[in-house]
Formats: sequence, structure tokens, C-alpha cells
Amino acid sequence: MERFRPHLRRHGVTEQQWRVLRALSSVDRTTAGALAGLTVLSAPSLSRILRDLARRKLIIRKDSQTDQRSSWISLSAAGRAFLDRVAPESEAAYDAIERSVGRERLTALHGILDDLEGRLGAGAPGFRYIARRRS
Amino acid sequence: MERFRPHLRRHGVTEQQWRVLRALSSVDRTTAGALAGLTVLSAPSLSRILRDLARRKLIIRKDSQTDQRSSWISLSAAGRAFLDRVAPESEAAYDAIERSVGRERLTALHGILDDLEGRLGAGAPGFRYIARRRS
DNA sequence: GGGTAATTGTTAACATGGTAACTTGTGCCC
DNA sequence: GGGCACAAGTTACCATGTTAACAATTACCC
Repeated sequence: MERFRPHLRRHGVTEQQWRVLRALSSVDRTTAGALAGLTVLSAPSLSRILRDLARRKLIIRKDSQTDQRSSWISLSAAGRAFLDRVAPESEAAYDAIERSVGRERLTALHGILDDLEGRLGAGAPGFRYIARRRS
Repeated sequence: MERFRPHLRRHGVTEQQWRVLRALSSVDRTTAGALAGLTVLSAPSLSRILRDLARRKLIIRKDSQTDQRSSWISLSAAGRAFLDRVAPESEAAYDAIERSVGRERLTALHGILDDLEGRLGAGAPGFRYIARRRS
């Protein structure tokens, strides 16, 4: 993350906020719980982040009609514009890492870490939004 | 760390405090800078941790005679006793992980991560006190 | 030597993770 | 349908990582 943080900082988002925005970009809408799993953020952290992103109007929360405990979260137009503006830089930083390390080595590492996670029982894998390529 | 934290918590230390105490157990005395490298802690964090550990009298700080900017840090008798009391539990937790994952796989992972660190230029490797066996 | 740059530690401000307590809602079961 | 366990989020508290600013020394260099 040392490679990404400076870019993100310049744009006024933290790496976790960025992770949340990226995760939201690939779905129409979700709930906080699903988003926590997707971004691998703890519920308390995500709660704070969503509050801040909503305050900045990068995301929209709409009360669920079927379950009043949760709400639907989606990217706002401004949020999508922000993503389109910042994503290229993020991709460039990722490319630089891939060039230093080598694509095969990175793929191998992902495999090993997934395996490790399984053996230690850290929870269901699923699709993650960490330093992995958007594909 | 999920496996270690509960044990450590019961004994009233955080994982980073534990890392510092373990690192101190293998040297006669050091400076804060060297300790930061050894434990992979940031200078500000280490500064706070040393303050707390000194307050609890688990470590001793003695002003350096040759360089008045830094001081010598060493384990107190109480600190050593604490380590002897808690270390066995820590070792047991590590053994459990090693059994789940397999020693060969863990060794291989360490190698891969060291390699990665080198390629990304994260700094000099050196001996670390993370989840690695005391040997 | 004297002044400036680099080093060593510390403190402050902010964001986050972990844990636990708490509030609301839902669902279920007798 | 009343009560109770469970689920979804939020809040609070503490410890840490980052970054930046700062204090005090030390080293270097003309």
C-alpha cells in the first residue's frame, strides 16, 4: 500500500475508503454487511467510512423497505466520477508493482495466501478488493 | 495474530509490546532505533510502547554516555520473569499454527515474502520478531 | 571553529482495527 | 401473539500506523 497511499492521499481518500468505492463500482447496490465482507473491513470501520463517504456525497444510502435494520448503499454520480478520475493512477501504480515483482510471482503469492487462509480458517474467501487487479 | 492475541491479552500485553519484550530478551541492551528495526515498529509507536513498558517497570532505560540523544534499553528482572511466564503459551500457539499449515509451507512462505520485500525495496531484511520461531 | 545538515527521539493529529456494549428489528417457537 | 434468541449496525474505548512537526544532539565541511 506504500505505493498507493500517496496517490490516494492527494485525492483526499484513505486506502480503505478507496477500497469501499472500488467495491461499490462493481455492484449496483449492496448492504453494509455484504460490503464489509467484500472489502474485508471490520463492521465498525466500515460504519465510520460509510458515514464519511455519505457526508461527502460520494455514496447514497437508501433505507431498505424489507428490512429496516439495513439500508442499500450505492455509488452516487459524483462517486462514479471520482472513481473514473482516480482509477487510472491506481492502475498505473499497480502496474509498476507487477513489473517489479512479476505477474507469475504475484499470482503464485495470491494462491499461497488463499491456501493459508483456508488452513487457518479465517473465513470464506470470496472476491476481494485489496491489491488485486480489477480484471 | 488472531491466535496469539487472546493469550497475550490475558497477560495484559498487546502483540506489539510482546514483540518488543521478545526482541529485548535476545540482546543485552539496545537503542530505540535498533529496536524499531528489529521489531518492525514505527518510531512513534515504539516510543509510546517503551514509555508504557518503562512505566510498568518491565524494561529499564539508561542514558547513553556517548550520545545524549539516545538511551540504552534493556529488560528488567521483572520483564525477564514475565517473558519466562508467558513464552510457553506463545510457543504452544505457534506450534498449533505450524501443525495446521505445515512447517515446509511456512518456511516456503517466509522465503517468498522475503523475496517480495526485496523486490519492492521495503528496506533491509535483518532478523525479525514477528510470528517467526525463536529458533 | 562555526554554521548548517543530518540523526535520534518524541509528540500531535488523524484514520483504522479489535473488542465489547448497545439499539433496533426480525424471526421463530411454544 | 407474546416472548426471546438472533441479526444488522452503530457507538465507545483503547492501541497502533502514518505523517508531519519539533527538540536536542551530533557530524560534517568550508
